[in-house]
Amino acid sequence: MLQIHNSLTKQKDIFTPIEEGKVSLYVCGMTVYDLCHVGHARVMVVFDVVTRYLRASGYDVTYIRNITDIDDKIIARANQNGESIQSLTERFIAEMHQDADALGVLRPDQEPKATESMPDMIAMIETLIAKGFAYPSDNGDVYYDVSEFDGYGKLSGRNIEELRSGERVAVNEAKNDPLDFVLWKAAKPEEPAWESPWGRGRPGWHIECSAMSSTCLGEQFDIHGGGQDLQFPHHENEIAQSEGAHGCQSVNYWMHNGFVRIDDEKMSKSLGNFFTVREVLARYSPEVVRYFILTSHYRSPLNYSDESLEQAKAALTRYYTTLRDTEGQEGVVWQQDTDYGTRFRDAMDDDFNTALALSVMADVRQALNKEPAGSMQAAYLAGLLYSFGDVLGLFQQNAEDFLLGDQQDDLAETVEALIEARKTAREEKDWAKADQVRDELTAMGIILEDNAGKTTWRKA
RNA sequence: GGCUGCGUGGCAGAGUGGUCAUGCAGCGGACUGCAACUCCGUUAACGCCGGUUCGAUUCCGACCGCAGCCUCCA
Repeated sequence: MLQIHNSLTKQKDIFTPIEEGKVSLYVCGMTVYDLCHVGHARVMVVFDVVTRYLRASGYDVTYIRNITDIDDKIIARANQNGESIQSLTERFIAEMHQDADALGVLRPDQEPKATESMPDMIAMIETLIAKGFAYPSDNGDVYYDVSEFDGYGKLSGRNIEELRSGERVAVNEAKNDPLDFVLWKAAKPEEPAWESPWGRGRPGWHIECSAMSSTCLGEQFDIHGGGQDLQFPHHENEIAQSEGAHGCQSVNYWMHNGFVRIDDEKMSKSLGNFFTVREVLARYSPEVVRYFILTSHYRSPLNYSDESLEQAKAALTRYYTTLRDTEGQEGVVWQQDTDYGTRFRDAMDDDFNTALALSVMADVRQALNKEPAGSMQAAYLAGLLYSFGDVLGLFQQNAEDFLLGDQQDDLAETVEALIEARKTAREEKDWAKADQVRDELTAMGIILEDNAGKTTWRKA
């Protein structure tokens, strides 16, 4: 039975979908003004695995991940670059897709954009004003009146008084209360703007997600995900908006993933201590990055370091080394395996404990290595590994391709020729020559493996 | 300052009131011409101080340390 740690209740809750057999999932996506970094990769991979696992568990999942394509940073960046907002956002949406695809992240069912959801947002703001949760101000902005919403603070575990005492923002004269947040911003002359009942302007960030999630999934849906940093104020505000407008609980399960850190400090754009997905993929193959992300529980912090990536690479290499030698049996489904399959399910059912699930996979690998090559059981276990891999997004590539890496032109030919030369030397028992050839290959970053009279190679 | 959460072996990282995590690395052995791969064996941990308990790394409390949020942020 699946249990999910719910940020709203601050405990693991048994997952019961609104509609039997179906799951509606909404995740806050990227603001597209720059390349994705490893922190973004974590969100994408984590919720990709959540989606894959829910589907593997028999649920019909509708997965929505929005795109914020209008916002202060986007406007600033476009101006800075001297390019149009649309050109900037289209460019970075394409880059984001490239990164996501590279990481094996399946596309969400829908990726609604803020700029294409204006009527929904405006309608929602009108409803909020009509119900007394929001007020237009003299300067053309519209604000949410936090004091009108009783549950404000229930997600982030704060109350309004605490928030006031911790207030660090300069008071904005247009607001009735410093805690009130903007739903609609009046446009400055040079800024892009949309027509609204309150004049030309653009939406605040928080209203986007409330409008897009309810448009795509309805007034109530099952799971809402995002990074921990969005819990307050973004998700708190989303609750205030959605529940204020609809008068019912909007989300049943809130999931927040932990941060990626560098040297025990949060990786973020504002701190400038980030690696882009592009940079990391230049050094490590995508599944190594996925494996690294899945080695820790999604709610724990994940410290990024070369050593961790190297460890992930070493671990994944062992799997692929095993899989290279064994053809997986077709049609093996882990759900039908009463030993490893059950343990895997138990791990994943426990709030998506991927670290524990990986240890089950390690046991399968070891069992497989003990089986005689070519045996039925070996083929079965290999098939089982592939089946687990489909849930975690691992073993999606050919073992040979993973182990040999990206081929440079005629590298393979050169290597094969040297292996042949070494083979000859070995047959002549000219060990010095054989070792010299191997050293040469080692210097090229090639590791040899002599197995069953056959020599295979891989990249270091 | 307020609110969350965390502190596990050399590293990464699960988990549990009393008996096994797992991976990387290390050590010993098998295999190998030697290696690599693989297998077998093996070392080693639960921040500190109290309390509850027959027994606590696991529960409770204090303390120390760290991180996140309170402002844009995945």
